Amino acid sequence: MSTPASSINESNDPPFARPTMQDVANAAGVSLKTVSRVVNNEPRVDDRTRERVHQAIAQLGFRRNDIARSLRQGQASSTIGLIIEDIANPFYSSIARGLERVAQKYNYMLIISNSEENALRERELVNALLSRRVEGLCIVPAGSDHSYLSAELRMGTPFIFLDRPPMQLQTDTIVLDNRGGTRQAIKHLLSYGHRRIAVIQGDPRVYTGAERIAGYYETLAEHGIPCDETLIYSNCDDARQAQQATHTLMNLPQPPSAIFSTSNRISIAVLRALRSYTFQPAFVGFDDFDLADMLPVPVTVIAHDPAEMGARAGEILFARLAGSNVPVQQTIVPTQLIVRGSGELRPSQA
Amino acid sequence: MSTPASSINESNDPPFARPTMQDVANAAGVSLKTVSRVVNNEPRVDDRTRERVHQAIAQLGFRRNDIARSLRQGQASSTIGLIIEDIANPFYSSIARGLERVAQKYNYMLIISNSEENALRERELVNALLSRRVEGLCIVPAGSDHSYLSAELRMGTPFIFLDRPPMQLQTDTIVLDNRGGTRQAIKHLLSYGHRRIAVIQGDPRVYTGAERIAGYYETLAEHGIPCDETLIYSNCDDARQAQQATHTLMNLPQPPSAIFSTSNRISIAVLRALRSYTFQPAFVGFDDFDLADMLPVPVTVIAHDPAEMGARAGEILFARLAGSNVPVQQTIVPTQLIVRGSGELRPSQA
DNA sequence: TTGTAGGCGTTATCAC
DNA sequence: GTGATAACGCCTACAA
Repeated sequence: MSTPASSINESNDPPFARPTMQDVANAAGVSLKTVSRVVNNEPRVDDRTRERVHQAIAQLGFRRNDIARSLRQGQASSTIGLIIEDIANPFYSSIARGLERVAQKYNYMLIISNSEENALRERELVNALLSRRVEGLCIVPAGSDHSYLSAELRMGTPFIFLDRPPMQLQTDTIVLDNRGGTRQAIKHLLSYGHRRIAVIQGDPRVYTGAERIAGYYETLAEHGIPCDETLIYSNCDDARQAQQATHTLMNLPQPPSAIFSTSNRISIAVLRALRSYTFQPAFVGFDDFDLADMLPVPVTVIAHDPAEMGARAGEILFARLAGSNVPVQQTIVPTQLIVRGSGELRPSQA
Repeated sequence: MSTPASSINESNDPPFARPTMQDVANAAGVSLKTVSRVVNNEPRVDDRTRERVHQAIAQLGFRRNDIARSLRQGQASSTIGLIIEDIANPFYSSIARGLERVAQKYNYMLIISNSEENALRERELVNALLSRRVEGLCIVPAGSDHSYLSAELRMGTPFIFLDRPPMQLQTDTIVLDNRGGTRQAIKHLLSYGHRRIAVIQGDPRVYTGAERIAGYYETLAEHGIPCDETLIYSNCDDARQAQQATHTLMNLPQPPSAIFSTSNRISIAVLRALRSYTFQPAFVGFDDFDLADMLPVPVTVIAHDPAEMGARAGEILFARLAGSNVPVQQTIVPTQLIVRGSGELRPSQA
C-alpha cells in the first residue's frame, strides 16, 4: 500500500518502504541538502538541526544509498573484485584473506567469484564485476587470452594477475617462484643420492605447471642426469589419476627412488596411494598443506605464502588506484623448502 | 584532457573516458533510448539499427553501468552478502562456496566479508553491505544482539543466520545438530567402555559451544556417569591453550581414557600434543578435517557438510527474495559419526 | 547555517 | 521502430 502505483498489492510486499533523504528531510522539517550534510558529517550544521535530523534518521531507519552516492560521485564504488578458481581450495581462500585484509585497510569491500577454471565463466564474471563498477580486479586467470581487457585497462581500471600471468595483455602480475621452488626440491632429492626421480604433475600447459616441469628438466640437465620420461605423469590433478600414476610407478620393474608432486592436492593423493607399499620412496611436494608434519612420515614440501600473495596484489592495486604510474611490474614470491622427513629418505639400492 | 573541467590534469588520468549510452547513441546516430533497447535485448528494434549500435558499442568499449541501472530499477542490485569470521578457515570457505553456487544459479554476485569474530566489525560490515543495497544477507554472527536489524527486516531485506541463531531477532536460521553430534560422540566412547572422558572446548558461552557441552553433560547424566569437572577445559580455541590443556590432562594422576574435542582446530592441536605420549587415549573430535584418515591413528570425528549449510541458506534467501512468506524457519543440519580408529581405542585399565 | 538547481547513467512512460 | 522527458537517490556548485 505504501508503494504508490506498484502492481496489485501482493500480501508479501514490505510494510515499510525504504526512506530516502527526502523523507528524512520532510520528517525533520529541513531540506534534503541539510540531511545530506548531517549524514556525511559535514561541518556547518547547527547542532540543534543536526540533532533533529539524527532523530528523524533513527526513527525512519534511514540508511544512505551508496549506489546512488557512487553514481553521483563518479566511479567511487569502493569495491574491488577477486576472481579465483574455487574459494574452498585453501590456496585461494588464503589469497582472498590476504587481499581482504588490505581492502579492509582502505575501507573497500571485496567481491569474490569462482571461475571454476572455466575461461568463459571467467570472462562473464569479469564483465559482471566491471559492470558493477568495481574499481579494480585481481584475477587468477583460467582463460588464455586477456586482450579483451585492454580497453578497460586503458580506461584506468587496474588489473592484477595472480599466480599466472595474463596472455596478450600487459599488466601487473604476482607469481610464485615456480621454477626456483622446483629446482630446490629436485636438488634436495639429488643431494640425498636420488637419480630416478618421478614427477606426478597436473597440466603441463598451464603456466605454473610448465614452469615447474621446466625446473625439473633444467635441474636434471645441470647435474648431467639423463631424464627418463617413463617417470613423468601428467594431468593428475584429479585424485584418482594421481593415485593411479603412483601405483603404476611403484609397480615398474625399477621403481623411482623418489617422487616429486607439483601440487598439494596431488601430494595428498600420492601419499594416500603410497600407504599400501612397504618400500617408501622419498617424497617432496610443491605447496605446503595442513598436517603435513603429522603424517606417519612427515612431509617435506616447497612452501610459500598465499596470503602474502593476496596482500601484495592488494597493495599494488591500491597504489594504482591512488594514481601510481610506475611501469607494469612482475612480482615473484619466493618459495621455501621445509624439511620434515619424507624428502630425506635415501635410495635403498644406492 | 578528455575530462572537461576536472582538476589540473595530472599525467596519470585515463586517456580514454568511460563511454555512456549517450556516447554510443551519438556514435551510432540514434537516441539514447535506442541504445538502451539494444543493450537490454528489447524486441522492437530494426536489425540494421541494432547492428549499428552494436558496432558503436564495440568500438567505444561501452559497458552498461549496473550502478545506474539498479538505482533506476529500485533495489535490484543482484548482489547478496555473506559475513563470516574468516574465509581462510575451511569451515567458512566451504559455506561460502555452497552459497556462491546458489547465488550463481540465480545470477547474483556474492560479497564476502570477514568479521574476525568482532561484534562491532560485524555490525559495521552489515551496515556497509546494506548501504550498498545487497538484497539479502547471510550472517555467521559474532555479536550478541541483532535487534538493530529489525527495522531492515521489516523493510523486506531477508537475513539468514548460519551456524548460530540471532539474538533478539526472529529470522531464518541454519545450525548444525551440535547437541546431537556431541551425544553421538560421547555415546560412542561410552560404548567402548570409557568412563573418564575429558573435553577440550572453546568458549562455552558461544551458542555452538554451549550446545556441545550440554550434549556432553546430558549424555553422561543419562548413563548415570558422574561428571568430573577436572576433565573439562574451556577457552582452548587457541592452539597453545589446547595443547597446554592436553598436557595437563595427560599428567593427571589418573588421566582420562578418552578425549573429546569440540572443533577441528582444537582437535589438531590436541593430536599434536598427544604425539609425545606413548599411552594414547581414545579421541573423537567435532568437525571433520582433511587428512584425518591419514594420521598414524586415523581420527574418528563428528562430520557435517558446511557447503550444504551455505547452499541451504542460499535457497532460503532466494525463496524470501522471491516473496516467500512462510514462517521463520530453523533448519538443523545433521551430523555424522565417522569411525576411523582413534575413537575405538579401549581404556587400558578397564 | 541552510536551501535550490542540476546532473551522475540508466530505465519507464508515453508520444511520434 | 524510435525518441523526448522524467524519474531513481544522492552529491556538487552555487546562491541566499
